[in-house]
Amino acid sequence: MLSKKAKYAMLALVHLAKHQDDGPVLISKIAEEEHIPQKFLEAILLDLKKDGTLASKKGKGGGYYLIKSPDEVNMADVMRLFDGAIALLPCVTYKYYERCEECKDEETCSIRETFMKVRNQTVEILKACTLTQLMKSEG
Amino acid sequence: MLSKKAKYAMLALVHLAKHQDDGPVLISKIAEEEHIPQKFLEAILLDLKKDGTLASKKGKGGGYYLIKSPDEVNMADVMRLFDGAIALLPCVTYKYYERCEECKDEETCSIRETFMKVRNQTVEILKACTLTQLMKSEG
DNA sequence: ATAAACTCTATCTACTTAGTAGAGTAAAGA
DNA sequence: TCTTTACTCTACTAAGTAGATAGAGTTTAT
Repeated sequence: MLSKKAKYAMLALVHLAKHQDDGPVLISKIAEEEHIPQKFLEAILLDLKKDGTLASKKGKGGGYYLIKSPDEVNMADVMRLFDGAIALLPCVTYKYYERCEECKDEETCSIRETFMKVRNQTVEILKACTLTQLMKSEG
Repeated sequence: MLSKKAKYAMLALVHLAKHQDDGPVLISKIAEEEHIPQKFLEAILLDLKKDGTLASKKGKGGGYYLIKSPDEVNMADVMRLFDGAIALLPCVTYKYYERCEECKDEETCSIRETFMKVRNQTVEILKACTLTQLMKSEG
């Protein structure tokens, strides 16, 4: 399952993408409209800032805004940022690779191939899901 | 990520499928050969028995054995049994459906469609991965 | 100066995962 | 029938994570 963090991040990003021309958006505004606990959202937006997806302005008239192009921001990256690996087995991940301790021989591991397929398909779908796409499909 | 339980279950099932003609297999034998903690494996096999996939015989000459045909047993069902829903969002699961509390309107939820696709693809791949397939690919 | 708004550190509760311990029950075979 | 083998059941525990909340600190516009 996707964590709440990742899900809230996605909703917040869509919100910010939609208001990209309105200047900085208040955390409180996003929290209210997207039904996200504000304090929790603060931490999430901070992570997205450190990641280079968002920027912020302090003080009056401040808030958060998108600094990447909406078609550069995809759900695979967001999920990796908050939930770590997308793959279902540590031995088929790209960025978070770990050998399975109980695995006799990785080359002949019976289930590995299937979970490799699952990962590839999932990443493909999530990569294609950019903020641009999300804005379109929401109308 | 797949839980250890689900992963161990899959490995144990492949083991049992391979030895289907040898009569009951000891828990201790499976535990040793597949590198699974024995006590942990006991609980797993019991779950698979309650589920109707395995049966067991007590006493001398006892052990566990497969009672379903190897091509009836697929990894989607195993994963659901041990880890619950396959989908990444509660609102796109079939068996474990739950509305997302923060969701304004499910029909226009921006990310829902993508995660529906991910689920469908994943289930398709995992359904196709039966014990028969696994035995073949392992050679 | 002061109010607005983001930033940082610390803390908390409930839940889940992975695993262990040990007593109980059933069946086979001498 | 006694003993050994082997599955079954209940309870427990340690460690980690998710999903927050509280409050003080810092920066900036006016």
